[in-house]
Amino acid sequence: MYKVLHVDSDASSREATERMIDWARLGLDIQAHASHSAEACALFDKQRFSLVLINMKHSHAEGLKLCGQIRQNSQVPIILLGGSPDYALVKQALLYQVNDYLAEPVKSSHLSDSLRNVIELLNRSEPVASPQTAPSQERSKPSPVVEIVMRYVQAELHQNITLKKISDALHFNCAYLGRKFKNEENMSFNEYLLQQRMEKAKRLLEQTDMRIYEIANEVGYTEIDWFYKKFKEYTGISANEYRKKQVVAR
DNA sequence: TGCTCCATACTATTAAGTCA
DNA sequence: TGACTTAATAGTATGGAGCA
Repeated sequence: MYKVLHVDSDASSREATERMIDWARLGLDIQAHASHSAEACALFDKQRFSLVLINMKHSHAEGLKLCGQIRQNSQVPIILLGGSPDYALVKQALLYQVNDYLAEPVKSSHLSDSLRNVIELLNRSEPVASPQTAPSQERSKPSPVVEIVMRYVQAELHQNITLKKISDALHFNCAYLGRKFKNEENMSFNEYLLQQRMEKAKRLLEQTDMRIYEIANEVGYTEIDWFYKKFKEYTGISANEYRKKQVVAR
């Protein structure tokens, strides 16, 4: 069980968030609550947490301030909830290396996806019995700007994301940012975006009963036709066939 | 090394259609 | 009605060349 610290100044919204998810089923345990950053910091000093969940709905500044305080001496995963889609806020959150930024309204599907990503990360960072990673296979850490791009993609997957929008917001040349991304990640920005979208679509097909057009929407496709085409290109089978195969396999 | 410009290749979007 | 295909077009990303 991974221990979670949940920070939210409003008790009713805290309860609502906690009702959204079957935490135990995900392997998470909400160990402590805090209603403001000072209380959260005090708890953080006393106890070790695997994940910090911060609802910044009532004060964006307070939420970001707490991220900064945590980052001074810890790399614990942080998920921010209830922010606005304002790019300046997202950018600041990403600079604090938050693991996810879920803008209002927070849907349970978004939160559970986000939690699954963090759990995957935590599982990977757990000590393994026989570490086999050869030094030549180790990937160097991406530069801050590439990391911002990747985190933005993960956080805003359901939106219409383009490299142009991101590069404009970061005041980088689009061509330069695209090349820098490819140099560091060994895949183009579009390949990365497609990979993230398709993996999420596969998860939703496997784990939910959502209609295909709803899933297409959820992973950022406004046109279902285009989603069909890309999904088949990526997996080799149509979305429907993929779901049927998963049901048979279960 | 970090960045921009520009031509072109590629991708996303849209519309129109078929099939079950 | 939902799932899926195809083709045309507009917009975007990429890569070569070059500048500071």
